[in-house]
Amino acid sequence: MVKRTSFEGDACPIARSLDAIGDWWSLLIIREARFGLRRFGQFQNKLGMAKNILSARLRVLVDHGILATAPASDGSAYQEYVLTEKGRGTFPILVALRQWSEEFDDHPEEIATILVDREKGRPVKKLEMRAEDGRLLSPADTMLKPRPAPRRRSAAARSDR
Amino acid sequence: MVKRTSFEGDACPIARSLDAIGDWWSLLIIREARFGLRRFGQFQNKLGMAKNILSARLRVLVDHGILATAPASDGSAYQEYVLTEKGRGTFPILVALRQWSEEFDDHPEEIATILVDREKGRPVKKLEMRAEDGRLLSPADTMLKPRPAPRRRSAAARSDR
DNA sequence: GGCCTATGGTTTTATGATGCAACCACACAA
DNA sequence: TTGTGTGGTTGCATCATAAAACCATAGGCC
Repeated sequence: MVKRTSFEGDACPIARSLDAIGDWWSLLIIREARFGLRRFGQFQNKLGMAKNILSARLRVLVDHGILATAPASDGSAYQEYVLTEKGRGTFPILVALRQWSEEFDDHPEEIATILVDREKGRPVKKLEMRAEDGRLLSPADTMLKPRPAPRRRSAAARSDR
Repeated sequence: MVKRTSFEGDACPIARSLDAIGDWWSLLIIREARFGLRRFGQFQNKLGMAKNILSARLRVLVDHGILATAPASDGSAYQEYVLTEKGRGTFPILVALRQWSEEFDDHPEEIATILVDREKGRPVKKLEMRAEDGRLLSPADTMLKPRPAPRRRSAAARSDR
């Protein structure tokens, strides 16, 4: 099969997320949904993407439990697409992407918006990774550990990362 | 043209990062590079991807300044691919993806590894977003502000997010 | 040197995904 | 009833991806 090599069975959590939202449009749709867009036409308008692939993406996102369809709020018999808890949980991913762009983009002056603390109106700090006890961790302070086997079932399978 | 709609000119920082690393393989290549892989064959072996597209991806990543080619360390006249500072800067993105998977995946028991604090061996906390003054921020505590115009040049252009 | 194998790719070819335009279905208003 | 706007689906041309074959170079061995 020449298939798009799904990472669904992969043991690596990064591959698994990419399987759900690792394509060109999904994260942008989620971004707009975070801004309150709900209707097919709103997404299509804002993102300027082809309607058929928007349709396909929405369906996949609903299948993955990232969006849910609601029976329309304004009376009209159409659907609305709203973020689920899982969908809202992508927020740190979006922030990480944004901050990476802000820090390393070759033309940061072209970036139109900055993410600020609503109360003070000041830019937020870079995402921080901390240990359980609160110590700030750098990448080098971390490592990967094999998952403690979930009780029996000899975990010999794919030892992928 | 039917082209892959590049987001390069877009004003949204998320779209801009997706333009560089938003495809199926790039982040996985970066992940492996973080683990110390450097050679073409190592990537090909570990990721099991077709050699031609590995070749293409590596080239794009080098073009974007995420990887750099080094003239081989073991004598052989081949190249090695090492992460640049920009490449290492993707770490929070990888962590965010990993944590999203850990939290929302339908089959979290299939995830093989956990990210731990090297010193204590305990799982790291979820990524935290803080204000300049150190307050912990939830998504709702943040908002987007238009970028303060970088001195002259009437910023009327694409007011995309 | 001649032969084998490993490494690091490029080329070829088939198929899936994307983008655009056209079309259909439904609701609502004039 | 005709029009108009919304919410999609269908067809088709083009692009990207995947798999395998092919090529080039280097090193080991005789």
